[in-house]
Amino acid sequence: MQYQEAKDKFISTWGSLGSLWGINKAMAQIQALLFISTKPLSMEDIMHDLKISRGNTSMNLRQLMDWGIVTKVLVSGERKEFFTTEKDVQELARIVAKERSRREIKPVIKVLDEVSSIENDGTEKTKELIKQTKALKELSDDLDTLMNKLVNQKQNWLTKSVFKLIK
Amino acid sequence: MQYQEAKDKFISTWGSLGSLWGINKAMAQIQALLFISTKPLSMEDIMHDLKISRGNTSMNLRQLMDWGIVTKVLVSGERKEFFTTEKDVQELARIVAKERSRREIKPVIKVLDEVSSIENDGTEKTKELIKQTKALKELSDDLDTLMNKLVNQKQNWLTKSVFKLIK
DNA sequence: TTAAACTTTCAGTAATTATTGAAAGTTAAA
DNA sequence: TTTAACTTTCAATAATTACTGAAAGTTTAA
Repeated sequence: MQYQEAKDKFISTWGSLGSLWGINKAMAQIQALLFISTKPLSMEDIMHDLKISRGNTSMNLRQLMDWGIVTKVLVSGERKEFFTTEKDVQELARIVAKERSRREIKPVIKVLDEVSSIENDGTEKTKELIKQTKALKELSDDLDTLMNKLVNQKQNWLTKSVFKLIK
Repeated sequence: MQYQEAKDKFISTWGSLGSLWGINKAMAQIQALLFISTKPLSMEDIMHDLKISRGNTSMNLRQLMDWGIVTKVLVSGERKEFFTTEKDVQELARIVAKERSRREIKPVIKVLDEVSSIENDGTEKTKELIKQTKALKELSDDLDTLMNKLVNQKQNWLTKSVFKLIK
C-alpha cells in the first residue's frame, strides 16, 4: 500500500466512523486530513483535496472550531486563513470526551432525573418507571463522572494509573 | 408531571439519544418501552403504543434481538410472541459496550493498523501519516481494552473498584 | 390438510440530513 | 475610499436513511 492509498483509506474510514458518533462525514474527514497533514491547510486546500464545496468546507470547519478541535493559524505573508487540528491524540480524546459529555450525556441525565422524580402514585407501572429510570440515571452519572475523571488526568492517563489498576 | 407524560418524555429522549449512537430512533424507543414495562409486550402492543407500523416494529425488534438486548418470551396460552428487554442496567451496559466494540471499534483499529504499517519511504508526509495513525491506533486499542475490562467486571464494577481508585 | 393467526419481507414513499453554489458579507492592500 | 481576495450564509437540491403497508411466508389449532 502506497501513501496515497493509505491516506484515502484513513480519511474515508475516519469519515464513516464520524457519522456513527454524531459527527458528520465531511467534518470527520476534514479533521482526518488536518490530522495527517504536515502543515496547516487553507480552505482551498481542503476543498480540493476532499472534493467538497466551499460552503460545506466553511460550515464544517466552523463546527470543528466550535468543538475546539481545529484552530485558525496565521501564516505570515498570506492573506487567507489556514487551519490546523490538535495533533496530540490524548488531548484530542480529552476534548471529544468533554464535549460529548456536555452536549449529550448531561442533557439526558437531566431528563432521567426529572422523569424518575415523578410522584409515586403506588401503581405498578409508576413504580417500574421510577425504578428503571433511576437506575439508568445512576449508571449514566457514574459513567459520565468516570469519563471526566479519566479524561482530566493529564499525560498518559490511560496507560499509567488507571489501566494497570484494573489489571 | 404525571405517569403518561413522564413515560413519553423518557421514550422520546431515549429515542433521540439512540440516533446519536448509531441506533435508529424506533429501535431505541422500542427498547425504552420494554425497559419500563411491567410485563412482556406483543408486537401489537408495541406498534400501538409507539404508533409505528407493523413492518417497522418487526425489523427493529429483530435488530434488538441481534444486539442481544431484547428476547422473545413465550406466554402460555398465547399464540403470538412477546418481547422483553434486559432489565438490569449494568448488564445492558455490558452488552452495548461489547457490541459497539465488536461492530465499530475493532474494525477501525484494523484499518488504523494497516494504514500505519505502510512502507516508510522517508518523506515527511509518509512519516506524519505513520506517526499519527499509529498514535490513534494505540489510543483506540487502550480504550477498547479498558472498556472491555470494565464491562467484564461483574456486579457493580463501576461504583466499586475502579471508580474509587481514580478518586 | 386447511385455514386462521401471526410474522417477515420489501418496493415504494416519506422524512431527514448533507451538500452545493451563488449572492451577500467581510477584510485589508492599494 | 475602492476593489480584489477571501469567507459566510442560505435557499435549492441531492443523497441518505427510515417507515409504511400489503403481499408472501410461517406456524399451529382444529
